[in-house]
Formats: sequence, C-alpha cells, structure tokens
Amino acid sequence: MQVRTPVDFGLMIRQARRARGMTQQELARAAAVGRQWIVEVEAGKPRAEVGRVLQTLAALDLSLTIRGKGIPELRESEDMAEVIDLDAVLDAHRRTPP
Amino acid sequence: MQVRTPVDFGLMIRQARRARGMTQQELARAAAVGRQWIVEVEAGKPRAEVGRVLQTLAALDLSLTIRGKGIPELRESEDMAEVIDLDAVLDAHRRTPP
DNA sequence: TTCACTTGTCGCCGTTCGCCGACATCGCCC
DNA sequence: GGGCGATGTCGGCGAACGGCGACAAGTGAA
Repeated sequence: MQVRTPVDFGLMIRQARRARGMTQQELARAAAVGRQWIVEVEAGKPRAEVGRVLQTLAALDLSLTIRGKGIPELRESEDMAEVIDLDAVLDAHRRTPP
Repeated sequence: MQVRTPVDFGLMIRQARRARGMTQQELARAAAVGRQWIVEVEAGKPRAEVGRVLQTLAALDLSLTIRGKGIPELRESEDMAEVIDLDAVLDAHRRTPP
C-alpha cells in the first residue's frame, strides 16, 4: 500500500500487529520502544523518529519500498535471497496425506 | 528499492535530488524544512521525524510502498488515477514525423 | 459479579530535535 | 589568482521527544 502520511504508517502498523495477534506491549518489546510510543504512532504521530518506525516495521516483518525517477529498481543482492513462505510450506505439509 | 535503515532514506533522497538537478537549498524550500535538516537526513540521521521525511519524498515525487502479511495490496481508489509519464509522452511526440 | 487483560491518557524529566546565523571547505569558471 | 555557489559543521535557542509510572475505560472469560 502507498504511504503518504504518518497516519498511513499508523494504520498499517496496527493492522499488521493485529494480524499477528500481538499486543502493543509485545510489539513494543520486539521493536525496542515504549508502549506509549506504539500508541502514538498507531494514531499517526507525525514527529515520530524514522529509525524507530523502521525498527517497528522490521519487527512486524513489513517491507518498505521507495520508487521514482532516479531511483534504481533494485540494489545489488536485493533479489538474491529466495523468499520462503513458512506458513504456506507448513500448511501444504499438513495437507499432505501420510 | 528496499528501505531498511535511515541511511537508505538518505541515499535515495540524495540520489533523487541530484537526478532532478536540485540543490539542498531548493529541496529544503520545496519540502518546507531547513537546509541543515536535508544535510543530516542525507547522511542518514536516524532520529529525523517521519512527517518531514514524507514531505521530502513527496517534494521529490517519490512514492513509498509498504508490503507484508496482513497489509492489503491496494487501498480503495489507489489505482484509480492513471499515471501519465509526461517525459515519455513528450519524447514520443518529438519522434513523431511532421 | 469479579478478575485479568488491553488500550489510551495523564505528568514528570533528561535528552534531542530542527531552525537560524555564521564560518570553513571544497570544486569550478573567468 | 579571485570570485561564486554548493556543501558540511559549529553554537545557541525554544520546543518536543520518548521512557516511565500510574490511572481510567473498555472487553471478555470464569
């Protein structure tokens, strides 16, 4: 999804956190920030620090992509690692008859 | 390109700014921030405010996308507006025989 | 109901922000 | 050489940050 304002960050963080069944406290520990900070960021705080926001996105396993004229599509080795969807693999395994 | 740390933001902002032939001062005015702030952000300042970073990306016409489990691919009306590449249109026009 | 949990909101406090003016380096052109 | 613009760094300033503890409101299960 497109991120244009801090509110978008808040919505996505909250949505991803809930999709993972995490509480604000758990996410705060995982991202090494305070719980109140999570509260404010999910509300769209515009003056939150970028570093902590990126930490939080990483803790939620969310990826951020920047695009536009003058920006290369890929950084070297960015497409190297094969992405493995563990959930899908395990799900397929469970459906395998013994 | 993937953005994982504030340094990535700095690199992309600098790259896009130079690709547009803008000076730090011009970008600062366009993004409504101070010139020193541009200097620090391009150097990868981790505690810069997200709001200003987004303003700067907008001033450079860069788009930010967030992806991951639990995040919808599109927001309603996000794919409504047709994107027109003026450069490409004008380039094609110039190549048109009279 | 009572209890546990989650979320949001206070105040306090040391640290850091971002803007400003000024200055020092650069590289480049005349 | 001298001038000029772009970039980076310094100190000073008011304002806001983010962590902490504490509390209230809301929810759901026992």
